This record gives sequence, C-alpha cells and structure tokens, in this order.
Amino acid sequence: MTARTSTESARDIPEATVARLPVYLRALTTLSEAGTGTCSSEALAAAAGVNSAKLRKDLSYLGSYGTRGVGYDVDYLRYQIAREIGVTQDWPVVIVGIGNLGHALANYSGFRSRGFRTVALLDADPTRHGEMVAGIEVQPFDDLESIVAEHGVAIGVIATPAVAAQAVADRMVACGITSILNFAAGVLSVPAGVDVRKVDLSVELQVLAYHEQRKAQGELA
Amino acid sequence: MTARTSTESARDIPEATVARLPVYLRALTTLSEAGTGTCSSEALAAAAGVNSAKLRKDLSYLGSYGTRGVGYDVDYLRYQIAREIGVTQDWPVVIVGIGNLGHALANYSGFRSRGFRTVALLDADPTRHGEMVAGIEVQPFDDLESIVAEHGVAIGVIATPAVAAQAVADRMVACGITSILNFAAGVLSVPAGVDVRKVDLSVELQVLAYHEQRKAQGELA
DNA sequence: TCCGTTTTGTTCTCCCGTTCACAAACTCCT
DNA sequence: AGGAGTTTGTGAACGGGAGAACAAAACGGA
Ligand SMILES: NC(=O)c1ccc[n+]([C@@H]2O[C@H](COP(=O)([O-])OP(=O)(O)OC[C@H]3O[C@@H](n4cnc5c(N)ncnc54)[C@H](O)[C@@H]3O)[C@@H](O)[C@H]2O)c1
Ligand SMILES: NC(=O)c1ccc[n+]([C@@H]2O[C@H](COP(=O)([O-])OP(=O)(O)OC[C@H]3O[C@@H](n4cnc5c(N)ncnc54)[C@H](O)[C@@H]3O)[C@@H](O)[C@H]2O)c1
Repeated sequence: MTARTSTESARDIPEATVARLPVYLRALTTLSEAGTGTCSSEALAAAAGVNSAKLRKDLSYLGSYGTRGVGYDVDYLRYQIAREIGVTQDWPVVIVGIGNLGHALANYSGFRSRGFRTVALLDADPTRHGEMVAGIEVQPFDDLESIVAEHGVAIGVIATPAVAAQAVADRMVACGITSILNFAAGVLSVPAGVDVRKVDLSVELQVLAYHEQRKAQGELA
Repeated sequence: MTARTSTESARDIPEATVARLPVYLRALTTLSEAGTGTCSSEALAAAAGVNSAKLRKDLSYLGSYGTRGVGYDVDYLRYQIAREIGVTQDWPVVIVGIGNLGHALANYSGFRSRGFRTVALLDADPTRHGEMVAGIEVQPFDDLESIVAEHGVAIGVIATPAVAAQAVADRMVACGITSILNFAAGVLSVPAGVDVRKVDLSVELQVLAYHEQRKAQGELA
C-alpha cells in the first residue's frame, strides 16, 4: 500500500540520477584517495564516464554544493552524496542461496566497504550448514525470520536457482524485507512498496551478442 | 572508427527493445517447455513482466510474426527472436580473472545453454594456472592472443580487480575482441566500435539503500 | 456468406531524460 | 577596484521510450 503520505519527504530525485549517484560517489572516493581536494564538473564527469552537463544537473537535485569558478570540494560533495544515498549508515544484508554465486558475493569485500554488512548466509541444503564462508557460518533458511527480526534487516539478496526464487522472495517479504536484489532468472512478483532489482548476466551477454552480430553483418558490405 | 557504411544492415532496433528481447526469449522458452504452443501478447507480457502494448511494439520491430485474433506461435517466435539476437549461433567467450567471481561465472551453466561457450579461463596469477574449473584449465593471461585468434573470440569477460581492468581491456581490444562484459568497478575506456557493458553490484545495492532510506523517512511522518 | 469476437500492429500523445547554451557567481590578476 | 577568465546551476529545446487507443486482420459460428 505504502500510503504515500503528504509530507513525502524533501524533493524527489529522478531514477536515472539515483542510479548514477553511486558512480559519482566511487569516482569521488578515487579522487579523494589520490589527494585531490577540489575538482570541476568536467573532471568528475570524465572520471565517472558521463557528460559534464548531465553530472551538473544530477548534482543540482541534491542542492548547490559547488562553487562557481572553482568546482566542487571532493570530500564535502562525497559526504553529501553518501548521505543522500543513505550509505553513511550501515545496512544489514542477508544472502540466500550459498552456491557458486553466493560464495562469491559473501567473499566480496566491496560490499562491506560501501556500507553493507552481511549478517547472515542462508541455504536450504542441510549439507551446507555450518560451513564457514568469509568468516560467517551458513545457516538454515528457516532461520530467516529470527535473523531479520534480530538485526532489523531490510535488504535481501537472492542467489538461489530460479525455481526457488519466488518462494524465497515471499518469505522475505512476509518477515519484513522491503528491498531485494535478485540474481535468479525470471520475474519476481512482490507487493507494492517492495523494491526489486534484478541482475541478469545472460541478458548482458545477449545484448553484446546482438551488437556483435550487427557488426559482423556490416563487414560483408 | 567503425565507418558506419551506407548499407548499415536492415532496420535498427531501439536499445531499450534490444535489452528486453532476451527476457522475452526466456519467457518463451519457459512456455515452450510447459508445452504451450500459442500465446497472446497479454500472456507473454505477463510472463516477461512487462506491459502488453510495449511487448507488441517491441516485436513489431522484428516483423509481423503474430496472427491477429490468435496470438504468437511460441516456437516460431522464439526462433525469430533468437535469430535476431544472434544466439542461434555459438559465441566463444574468454573469462579473465578467475577469483571468487570468475569461478562462479565459469561454473554457471546458464551461459552455455544460451549460446555462449567458455573457451578459456585466464589469470595472471601463476599459482592458479593448471587448476581445473568446470572442466576447463586455468591458463596464463599471456595466452590471450593465441586463444582469441584460434577460436575467433569476439566477447570477453573481465572479473579482475579494478586496478587491472583497464590493462586487460586494452589487451583484449588489441587482439580483436570487440565486446566486453566488465564486473570490475570504474570506467573502462575503449575505442569506438567496441561495446562495453558493466555490471556493478554495489550500485544496485546502493540504489536499493536510497529507496529504503526514503521509505524509512516517510514512516516518521 | 456474414457478423461478432479476439488479438495484433500501429498511430498518437505524453513524459522522462539528455544535451545545449547561457546568465549568474566566483577567483585572480592588474 | 575593475575586468578577464572560469565554472556552476538551470531554462529551454530535443529525442526516445511508454502507454492508451484503435483500425485492420483473422477466426468461428450461424
Ligand atoms: N553462478 C553464476 O555466475 C551465475 C550467473 C548468473 C546468474 N546466476 C543465477 O544465480 C543463481 C545461483 O546460481 P549458482 O550458480 O550459485 O547456483 P548453485 O546451484 O551453485 O547455488 C544455489 C544454492 O541455492 C540453494 N538453494 C536452493 N533452493 C533454495 C531455497 N529454497 N532456499 C534457500 N536456498 C536454496 C542451494 O542449496 C544452492 O546452495 C541461479 O539462479 C543462477 O541462474 C548465477
Ligand atoms: N566477488 C563478487 O561477488 C564481486 C561482486 C561485485 C564485483 N566484483 C568485482 O569483480 C572483480 C573480481 O572480484 P573477485 O571477488 O573475483 O576478486 P578476486 O581477487 O577473488 O579475483 C581476481 C582474480 O583476478 C586475477 N588477476 C589480477 N590481476 C590480473 C590481471 N592483470 N590479469 C589477469 N588476471 C588478473 C587474480 O589473480 C585473481 O585470481 C573485482 O573487480 C570486484 O570488484 C566482485
């Protein structure tokens, strides 16, 4: 239902912009680590791989954090974007399905360093229980409810086979998870108010194949 | 350069549509396996998780493969989409960087079944050489050129740390690879004519966090 | 053969996102 | 203090994609 109340918080930022903010954040972190104190929209845009006009417009949705004639203070802007995205706080995450992909995700250090803390690894297969992955013990999927309640988990990752994905999503939603990152193929149906993002590597490769095929066709002209 | 010659092949399909064709393809495969011979745009759209008008418009770019009053022949449409995307043929692929993620990718059966054949696993770390992953031996990264030449590889996957990604991409491009799927963070710069698609899991999680934060804010109203 | 029903293919309109272009604002130099 | 040079923030034009709506086409039954 999500009743979209009147206060509806501050301004709302276009989806396309939201998807780019993390990219800017990473570029700023790189610049900061390189010792850069200030940068122009042109320089930051180059580092992020976008058009500078687009970058400025994106940043303008957050407020006026730059100085005309000078540019942006790297650390200040970085903090503002991090705050806007919500990665100044720590987000507890559960990963369900500790197979090939689940192992890789659990071992990935990039999540922790960006404000996401894996609080549990869950799998339905009893033979996997007790295994330690990246310092965390694999637990039964049935522990989901208690873990979510205990840690206040809002974000869940699904790395199970496609056939199990909908059932896993249903359980997640039922116990209060409102954001899901799904690696399984197929469409997940969830109630309004729950966000789902899907990562589908096959689609990516197939899009590449399409363009590749067109290049090949063009060559015999 | 890619000189975009005059013939420029048939009609060109909007990018947004190209990205959805693989989704339709998967939905059709599922329907076919379930024994469905014919389906309406409404039914297929539901299976693919999109609007039916959008689906029909997408399909109209390929041609008129439906029958008014009846719908689409599942297997026929499936073949037409597969042909358009280019997955009726077999695409040889190399994966570079056989760490956490590289292992998961190599073990993933979904690629093979969709027309992508992993012909080599490459890593710069000598201690990994000789290891068998999914029936393929990990080879030195320096074998890249000979493997690409031998198998006519056009698509490369980068699963190395971010610092190595640009160098790997350069080597790939130099030996004739024209499509890259990149899992490493940061921006790859490649010459015109080379397609790069990037998968960034941190970005996905951060977008979820943004919306999650907004939901939380709304609640205290 | 003719009419009602179903469903496609396409046209039209609207909206979101991208990009251009420029005034406003700030710095630095003289 | 003033002018030249920079760079931001934004108004406006533009392009592409999403969805509604409908005419054209096929089918089935009488
Ligand atoms: N491996 C990859 O590189 C890759 C790439 C793209 C997509 N995917 C997708 O990601 C998913 C996982 O892939 P994978 O290669 O890790 O598969 P996998 O078979 O190695 O792992 C799946 C895990 O999920 C567990 N599981 C099964 N049903 C479950 C349930 N109901 N509840 C909890 N856990 C359950 C299994 O025990 C297993 O450990 C698949 O849907 C796959 O299509 C994987
Ligand atoms: N593991 C994940 O779930 C995950 C998630 C998101 C993004 N990523 C990204 O994917 C990439 C790989 O992640 P990972 O966890 O597998 O890292 P990893 O360190 O486990 O593996 C990297 C592999 O690349 C090899 N390598 C390093 N330099 C190389 C070079 N120049 N040429 C060839 N091979 C080289 C290393 O020997 C190692 O085997 C990283 O950029 C990471 O940020 C990983």
